[in-house]
Order: sequence, then structure tokens, then C-alpha cells
Amino acid sequence: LHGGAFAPYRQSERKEIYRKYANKLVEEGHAYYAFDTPEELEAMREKLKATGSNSLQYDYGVRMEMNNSLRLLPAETQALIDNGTPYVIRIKINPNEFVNFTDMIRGDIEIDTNNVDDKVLLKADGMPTYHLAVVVDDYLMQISHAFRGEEWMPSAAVHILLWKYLFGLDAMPQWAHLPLILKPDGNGKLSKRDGDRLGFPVYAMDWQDPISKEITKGFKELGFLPEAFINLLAVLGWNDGTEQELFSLEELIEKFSMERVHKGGAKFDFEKAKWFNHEWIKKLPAASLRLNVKQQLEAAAFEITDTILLDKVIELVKERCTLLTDFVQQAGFFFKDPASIDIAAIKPKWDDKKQLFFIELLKACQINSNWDMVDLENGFKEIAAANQLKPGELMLPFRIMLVGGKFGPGVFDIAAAIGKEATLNRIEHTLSLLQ
RNA sequence: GCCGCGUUGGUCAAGGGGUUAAGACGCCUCCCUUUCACGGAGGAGUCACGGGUUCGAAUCCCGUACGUGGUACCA
Repeated sequence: LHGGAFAPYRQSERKEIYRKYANKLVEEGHAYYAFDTPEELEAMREKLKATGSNSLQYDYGVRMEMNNSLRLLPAETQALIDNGTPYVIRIKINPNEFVNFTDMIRGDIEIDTNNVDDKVLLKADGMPTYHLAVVVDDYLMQISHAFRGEEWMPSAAVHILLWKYLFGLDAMPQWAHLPLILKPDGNGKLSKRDGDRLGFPVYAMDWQDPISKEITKGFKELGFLPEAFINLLAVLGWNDGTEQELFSLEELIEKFSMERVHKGGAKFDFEKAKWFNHEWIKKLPAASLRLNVKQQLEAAAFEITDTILLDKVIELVKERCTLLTDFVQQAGFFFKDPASIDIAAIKPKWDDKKQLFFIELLKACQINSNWDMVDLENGFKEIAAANQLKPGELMLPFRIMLVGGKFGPGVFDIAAAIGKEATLNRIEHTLSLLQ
């Protein structure tokens, strides 16, 4: 919010700029002062409704009956201003005209000014409405392309007229009215409330309500990668015409084209959003994931000092992580003994033979100074055979001893990664729990 | 109500006069794997409706329905 070529950026710090342009419009007859109270506006709408009018707008049809500088004598207007009567500045829309412009997505658009009302440009508190602010800011900040949601189309006529009156149509940016992102369950554009209600994020990052202090989780904090977030947003309402769905930012810069943007809104699908993240986690090398994963693990109180091990672990488990937060469960046990062991999953099929097997396995490991995956797996199978046990029925108990539950990559991979000492300790620990 | 914009499976979508109407997510079955995934092979499911135009319409035209946005001193 500081510096840059076009500061200040806060609307409140630009009040005088907007006022200057609003005044200019009044002077040139394109806008006027209006002193109507909320009650008077309400009364006007009631009256219009009573006459069966289709339009409840403050426009050419009613403005000469209202309390504004168009109807009042100049002296009366001045008197009201001088005695501090609150007023707004409204644009004066001429009836029976057509405003034309070209939209990059929708082509040539024509708006009948009879359907446009005399929008407020400057509010009674001196702040601009969006209509004035967007035009003034876009001009002053030299905006070349204005991309916005399609909910702005009906008021585009106001903005174009403002450009015409204030800066000339030649300086106007190119317009693109993008399709809306809709609620997954129908009825309306996506809002923060839908995320809360349906259990998914709507904002990119955590957002705290300034009044209630309530925090709404963002995509980032939920464990989404920036790459995935950009990707899923880009293909919601656009595709490149091929079967490609995964695009990096660089590819999007190269391939994105306005012509292929849809006109209709798209419903947001959180399942697909998660799929994008999963794909990106699988796609990125450990080095790119390292920082994010480290943060996740450290936030969960795991101590990460060995980057080589971390990278190895990431490669080992990333395909089973949909969100970055999944790394805590999938990778945590590589760095610390499991906090709890799912004994209930072992017990039902546990017997003395298996107990014996693991005791023998421990002994064999202690004798053998080697510790690599292939030897371990072979040794495991030999001892199993010697005890007339199928390796298969020993794998699950072994897994649970090492990771605490029924998850994680191949058990021998895990044993190799955590090392001999941790492996033996975890076996002994679980064996003691099974007594 | 009025004024816009839109409409291809549950969702995202390709296709813009002749296609067996792609593909992806999700769902189901099987294979792989004695965990969970990944991967692989299959499956169910679609052109909103009604009229035209045309030899032929998902595709062009009109109407209807539905959805969606706007109709604020909100953005």
C-alpha cells in the first residue's frame, strides 16, 4: 500500500481527486447535486410502484420531481450547499441513447440508456462510489485492460459515459466481463458464506472478519499450492481446446486467450480443486515442495534438520498427499516415533507365533550390521518362512509398529529411511504394548 | 416486475450443419498392491423444451422454460 508510481491507493486518501472530477462533471452539465433524503427516495419508489411502473429508477423520468440541482434554482441549490445540507452527486443519463462498447469476451455490446439510472457518483460522506472510482483510478493509473465479473455489465454504460465525459473514449481500457464462479449447489454467485457452509475455502488466504474477528480459512492455509490454486482458477471458465488441464503460470501466460473464455458462469467443485492440488504435489519435485512441507511438519512440532532425508521422504509419500497438510500424517513418523499405535488393528490376529517372529527379527537385525532395504526384506521373509508364517500376515503388524496405523508407503522403505535403531525401538515398544 | 447475460452427463468441459458427441473430476467394477495411495483396464451417465430452416441440427433462426446478474449514498 505504499509507494509506487500511482500512490496513494486508499480510497479515503484519494477523496479530493474524486471530488475534483465529480465537480468537473457538474460544471459541464453531466452530473448534478441531489439532496433527497432516504425517505424521499423510498417515497419515490413507492409512488412508481403504485403507478405500475416497471422501472423504479432515479432517472430522467422522475428527476425533475426530485430535490436536486436540476429542478432547483441555482440560488436555491447554493443555499442548500451553504447551509450544510447533505448531498450526493449523480450522473445525468440522457434517455433514448445507445452506449456501445466492445467486450473482449462478449463482442459488441449495446446498452439502451433508458434502462440506466442516474447513479450516485459521490456519496454524502465525500467518498466515491465504485462507478466514479473505477473510472478515475483506471485513468490515473493507466489501466489498459479492465477485467471484472459480469455483474458489472449492466452498469458498464455509466462507466463508458464517464470515460467519454472525463477523459475521452480513446484513453478507455479494453473491457472484459468474466463469467461468475457459482455456488456448487446452485442459486447464485459463490460467496464466503458458501465456503463456511459447505466446508471449503473461498479466499486465497486466511481472512479475518474485522468486526467478529472470526477467521475464514484460505486455500493457502488449507494446504493448497499456489501453482494448483492458479491452475484451478484459470480453467474454471477457460480451456485451451486441448485435453490439457494442468498448466503452470508460464504456460498460462503463453496459452491463455480471451477468445476461449466462457460466457456462462461455472459452478465451483471442491473435489476437482483438490484433484488439481494432488496433481501438482505429484508433479513438483521434492526441492520445490521442501519449504512448504517443512513448514507443515514444524507447525505440527516435528523437528526437521536433515534436508536429504526430508527430500527422500517427500518423494516417498507425495503421491498420497492431496493437501500439503496431509504430509503431517504421511511423513511425520519418519522424524519421530508415532504418538500412538493402533494396537486394536493388530490384536485380533495376534498370536505367539507372530510374537516369536518379531523377537527373532529383532535378534537377527541386532546381529546383522547391514541395514538396507533389500537385505531387510529378504531377512524378513526368511524368518517368516522358518516360522511357517506368510510374510503377508506380518506386514500389517510391522507397518503399524513403524508408523502407528494403516498408512504410509512401503514398510521396508520406511524401515530403511528411519534407520535400524528407530526400527528396532518401535518393534520393541509395540511388542511391550502387546504383552 | 423490468433490463442484461447464459444453457452439452451430478460438476468442469471439447465440438459451431453429417462425429460411435472427446477428455477431466466424482461414482461403480476389475487388475496391481496383503496398508493407504499411485498406476492400469472397463462401466453407468449428456446436447433444457417446442417450433422452424435444411436431404441432414448439439451446431443456424424464433419462441418457451430454467439458471444467473443488475435494478442501492455495496462493490
